[in-house]
Amino acid sequence: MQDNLVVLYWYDRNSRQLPWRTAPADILSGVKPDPYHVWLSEIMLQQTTVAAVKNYFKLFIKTWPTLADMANAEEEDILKAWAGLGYYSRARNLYKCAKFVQLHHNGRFPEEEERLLKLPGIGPYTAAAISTIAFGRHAAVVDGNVERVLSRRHALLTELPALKAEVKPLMAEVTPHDRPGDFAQAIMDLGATICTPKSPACGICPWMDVCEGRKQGIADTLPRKAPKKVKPTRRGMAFLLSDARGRILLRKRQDKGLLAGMSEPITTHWADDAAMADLSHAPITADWVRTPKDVKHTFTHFHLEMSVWQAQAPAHYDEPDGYWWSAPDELEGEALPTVMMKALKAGSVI
DNA sequence: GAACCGTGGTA
DNA sequence: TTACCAAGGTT
Repeated sequence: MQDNLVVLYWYDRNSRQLPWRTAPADILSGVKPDPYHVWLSEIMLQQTTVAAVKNYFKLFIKTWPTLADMANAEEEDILKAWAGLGYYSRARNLYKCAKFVQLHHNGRFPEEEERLLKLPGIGPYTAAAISTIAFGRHAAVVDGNVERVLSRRHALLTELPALKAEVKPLMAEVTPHDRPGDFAQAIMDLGATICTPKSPACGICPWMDVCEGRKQGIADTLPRKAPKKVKPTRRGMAFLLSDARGRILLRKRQDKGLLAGMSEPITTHWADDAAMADLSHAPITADWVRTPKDVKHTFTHFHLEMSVWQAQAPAHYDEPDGYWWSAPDELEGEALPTVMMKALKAGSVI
């Protein structure tokens, strides 16, 4: 039996049931995956675990059953539904992509990798994944799992990210022309469950006999990567201003950069040397009370420590343009990123 | 190529 | 507690 088919048959026996996945038995009997589901799941799964994605995927499918439904939605509702999942540019590109495909592709995703690559939020990995998983086209899908599995399989010593270019042709070569989509998912499942970053279960791997990394005893050291840089710690303050009814004043963040387009209570700029207790930064003069616990949160490239302050607005206070009051039972439905939810929880508002 | 862009689970 | 890591894309 060919090496690659060993992995495909392993997948046939061990495929996980996932809300967006068409089971191998169904693929074999001719069932076609829904490209909308494949696309949505692949966007959500970018740098995000299966466990974190599951419920978001179900909610999105329930709220917007078709691509047309999503294209006709309001961006604000997409951001609200995405809140907590992270990498928020994905949500905005998701919406742009839905509208673009609806308008320029008659509501149907293109099947070819090169055309998918032109769509917002779809890069080399996702284009290949959609083309092969949704449409059965032959494509070399290279994600972090594939890089890890193949770098071990061939004992590749090249460091990431240069390794990716080396893995791509190897993946193209090993991917079968029959069921290429299932093969891609098989390698990714293998990477997620057996060929794991730490302590890989080489003893039960379908590729144990052909793995050069295992033969050389270096499998668990691959793929090689440059050492990570130390994350700086930035600091700031959050101000939970409430009205007489206990509603919290919110606003929308800027259009670009960190947490772009998401909602937040009033916050200061976050900087390395920022103060944690300088009330000259407060939006209004009031009896600000600091919550007992600061918020600690880690983003992709820095740590954040934020003090949280609470006060009630004076009776005559009018909210500035672009700001709005959100009642306690409405806050869960706002487009609030996790770090902002932490601030609200620190103030016992949620 | 490298910086930027979230979050939750895990060891 | 801290650091690593996950089905990457954009600039």
